[in-house]
Amino acid sequence: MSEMRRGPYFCGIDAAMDVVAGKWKSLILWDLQEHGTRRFGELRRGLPGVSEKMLTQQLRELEEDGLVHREIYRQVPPKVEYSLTEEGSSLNAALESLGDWGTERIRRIGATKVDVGV
Amino acid sequence: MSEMRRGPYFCGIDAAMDVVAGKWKSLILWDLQEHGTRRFGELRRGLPGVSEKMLTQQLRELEEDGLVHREIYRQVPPKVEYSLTEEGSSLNAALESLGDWGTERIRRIGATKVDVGV
DNA sequence: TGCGGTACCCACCGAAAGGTAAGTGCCAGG
DNA sequence: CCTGGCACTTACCTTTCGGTGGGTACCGCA
Repeated sequence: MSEMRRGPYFCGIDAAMDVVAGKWKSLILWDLQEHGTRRFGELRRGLPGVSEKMLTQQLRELEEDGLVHREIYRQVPPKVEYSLTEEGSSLNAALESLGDWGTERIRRIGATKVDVGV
Repeated sequence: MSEMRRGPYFCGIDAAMDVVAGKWKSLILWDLQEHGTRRFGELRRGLPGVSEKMLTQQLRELEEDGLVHREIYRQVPPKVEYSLTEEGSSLNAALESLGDWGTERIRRIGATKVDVGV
């Protein structure tokens, strides 16, 4: 069930937003960029507050949209590794200036930041 | 009711997305960038499919967040003009690379585009 | 007199997004 | 034997988002 989202779109931003929208998606992309490859549990611990359901759901959608690669190791206990595809990594690059703008804004309005720890 | 959104945020992208999320916001920003200043009705006609309720709502939120300026002319019939603030215009600039990425993606996946006319 | 244009507001409703809590199968460690 | 960790799935519920259709006050035009 559920295919890759395909528009129709008004413009490029519209299409990009469609793919990034979702409470955790940009955060997942970010985490994957920083760590290269991550297991499910690592991602979960890296995104404080995310539920398992939400994390799998968002990961599935990112996978369907071709931004994230999912590698399953047939072992017991299960092991699954997530990483960015080329398209995902180029999206991340395109998000950089937006991230800078957001950081500036946080400073400007004095918003609080969630401490992610390490 | 309803104040400027203030986080807490995980990172800059998070903060930026918070402000741009909403079905019409990036489109409004785009339209305002292209035309400089627009009246309510002009915006409505420029965004095919938007309802009046949605348009006012999104404009109010953009205004609260300091991205859009609202100039009221006390006339009959009423006249209201919307334009980008400096912050709104810098956000638009930060969205450019994301827009390019989206345009590329539309091409790649062969998504259909909504014709906005002129 | 009545209609259309201006820029809205309001109540209501259905759909979609997101949260909570539980269950799954298997194994290692205490 | 019981618990915890792995990577999920499922059912259910609440909250938010967005759409529909009405009303407002005023004026100009026919």
